[in-house]
Amino acid sequence: MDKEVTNLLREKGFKVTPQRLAIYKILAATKSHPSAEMIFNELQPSYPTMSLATVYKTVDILREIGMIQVLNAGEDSFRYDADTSDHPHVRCLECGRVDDLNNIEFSGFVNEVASKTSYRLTGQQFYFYGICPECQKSTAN
Amino acid sequence: MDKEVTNLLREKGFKVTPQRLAIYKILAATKSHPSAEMIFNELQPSYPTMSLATVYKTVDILREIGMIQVLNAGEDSFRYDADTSDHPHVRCLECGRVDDLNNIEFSGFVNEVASKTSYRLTGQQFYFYGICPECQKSTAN
DNA sequence: GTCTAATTAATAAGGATTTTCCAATTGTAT
DNA sequence: ATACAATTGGAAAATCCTTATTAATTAGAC
Repeated sequence: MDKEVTNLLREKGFKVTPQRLAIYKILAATKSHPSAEMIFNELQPSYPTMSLATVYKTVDILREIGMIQVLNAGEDSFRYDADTSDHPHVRCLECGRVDDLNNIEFSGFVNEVASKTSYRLTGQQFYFYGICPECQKSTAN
Repeated sequence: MDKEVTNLLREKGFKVTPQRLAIYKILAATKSHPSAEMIFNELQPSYPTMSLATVYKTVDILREIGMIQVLNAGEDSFRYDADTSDHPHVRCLECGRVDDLNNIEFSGFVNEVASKTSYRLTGQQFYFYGICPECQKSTAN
């Protein structure tokens, strides 16, 4: 799986650095859709000299070469997802976590939109909002 | 239609001011989902002394009383829509305009998500991205 | 018409993310 | 191994949307 980023980076003329691989690894290993700062914090132990600027520059490159997608679920910051497949997300309005919604069928919806709009569509983002199971418990008291 | 805002404002204990009515009128009369600054600019001719702060405070109140909904289509700023019905939006990646997608059936999609997630859902936002007809023409050269 | 609290206008301040800068370092082609 | 261009790191700075502040004005109740 590292192979793929390595090759893609080289192909596109980017250098393969430990920082870039580390950032991609984080994203590939999590389902939490971290923001730049979350990635930065998670790298602190193993890369104490990692710079936030490097995180930002790297996710931009990763997006450019198609290895990650960028989310904006109505927060102030962006989130990054190594799962580049089209899938809806749900954000907890209480704690802010963002989860995947898997195995949802929405091609009918997308096709209907495509057939009814005169836009040339290139993508879409589906965000659901609500309260996650954990916060339902703690709010229940 | 002004009647409705007027009454609602009074009911909720807000004063009815020309500024508030003017801002709502703009939103009710357009399908362009303007941001606070766009509203501000559009009001310049008729309300040269209108303050951006007033626009922000007013849209917040209008949202609170349920007369408008707030959109965030992955831009830096928020957009406001007097059409409070649930409907998808599409944003042009070229010129930035945001359009409605009307008469789209998505209740099946929503129901499927609701039945498969353990979140307690309270809402959703569907954003499509692409190139609008106008920009398709100008990019075609 | 008076009164009072809410609202406005204008500007300053805030807030937080993201970008820029540049010297030092590092990947990679030769 | 060498050389060069790309990249990193650290901090500062830009961005820019949004909120706070405050004196003056105004809506609405009586």
